[in-house]
Amino acid sequence: MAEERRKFRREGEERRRDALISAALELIAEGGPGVATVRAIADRAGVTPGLIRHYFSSKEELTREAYRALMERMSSDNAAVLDRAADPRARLAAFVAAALRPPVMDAARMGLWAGFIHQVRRDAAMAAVHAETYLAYRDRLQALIAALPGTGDAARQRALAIACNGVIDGLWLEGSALPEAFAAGELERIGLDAVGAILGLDLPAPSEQTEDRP
Amino acid sequence: MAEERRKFRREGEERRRDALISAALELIAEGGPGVATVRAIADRAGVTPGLIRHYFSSKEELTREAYRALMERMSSDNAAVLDRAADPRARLAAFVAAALRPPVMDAARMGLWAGFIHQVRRDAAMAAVHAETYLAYRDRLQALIAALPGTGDAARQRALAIACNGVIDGLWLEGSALPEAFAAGELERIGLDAVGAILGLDLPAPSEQTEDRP
DNA sequence: GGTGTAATTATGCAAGTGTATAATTGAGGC
DNA sequence: GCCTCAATTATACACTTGCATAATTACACC
Repeated sequence: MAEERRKFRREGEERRRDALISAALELIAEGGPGVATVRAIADRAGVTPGLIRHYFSSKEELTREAYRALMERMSSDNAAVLDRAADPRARLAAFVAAALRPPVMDAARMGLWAGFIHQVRRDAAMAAVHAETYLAYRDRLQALIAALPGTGDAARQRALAIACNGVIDGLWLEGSALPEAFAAGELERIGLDAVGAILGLDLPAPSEQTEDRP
Repeated sequence: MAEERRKFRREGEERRRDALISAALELIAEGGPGVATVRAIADRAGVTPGLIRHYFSSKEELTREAYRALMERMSSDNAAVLDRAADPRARLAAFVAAALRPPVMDAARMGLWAGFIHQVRRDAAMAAVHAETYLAYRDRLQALIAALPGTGDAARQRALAIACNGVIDGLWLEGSALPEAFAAGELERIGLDAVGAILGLDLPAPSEQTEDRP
């Protein structure tokens, strides 16, 4: 008997696009851009490779959209963290802590970031998204700092925001790249202390509640 | 007339291996692992692709050796920075500043780092080199901190070293990824101030002398 | 100056890449 | 139930990749 043609279900455009984007992000996170081939992506999304070119004009465009989706998701997750506290110090502490625990501090998230870097450097559209996202993150941090007493003028607040952002990013990097080198919660504590030292105040450890999506 | 066979010069094994390794590192830095094909590497090194398999058992092994060479070079460059000052505070300041100016803080260096990450995650040998290099760097930083007055016991010094390492790595990352977002020397000043705040002391700005190799 | 031999190049190949195009088939409207 | 048409699959193609192997050639040694 001849191998029969594969069965399939028709889906809405948005669902299929989302599935393909998610599949691409998963693969890049796990193995880098090299393993995110059209065949692997289609396989992970449960379709055949031809469908990619039905919903995206090229694989490159799929990647570009995946990056954009990733940045948007990270931004909104990050903004949501701030809603969980009212006191300025507690809000800042939640902001710092969220970056230093899963799912943000995570090997896969870092793999995603690293996997995109070179493409971001060649593609002007992706570079713009990158700069925009980064600066928005830092602006949010700067606003948190400005809400604290005794943080000086705007120029000083900018410098403080850059420094705190550095602490957050650096510890995120270390914890994501070498998780076994740190005890559970260690980097979170260190990050809160360091940011506190830079700003000249004590930051309370936020609750254990972790960032998650519905 | 038929195209004649390419002329060549015989070279010592070490020179050829070095040339191939350098070529691989350049290409990975510029465009990521995807552009570092055997043909591109051989071209950059001024030889033909077959030679790679004459000096390395596979392209993967060339990449592995390239990573090892990179890590060794970074370690020795880093250690050399410390010889330029005697006073503990000046030594620490030099350590921090060196990481936050070229050629360490540089888009190509970051591209190199990002380009290797996924391969480091799959390859146990590369992962070991990575962990070893990172911990050596941090131990060096911790030793610098321990030489300062009032930095507590070993556990506290460890936490301080992790925090300072975070500042350095994070600012390095931001400056390398988005150089146009910062003024010249800005991150260096911010880094020195932040490390100083974490350690509770003032760090003098080191001389403008930059790290370079002969 | 020949001669051996190891370094280097040239050629070929199977597997994998993204993409174009044609062939099918699921599902809603009548 | 049938028809229509877009969603989906299947197939094919040109190109690139890493690697194996055979053919050359530079250069040390006598």
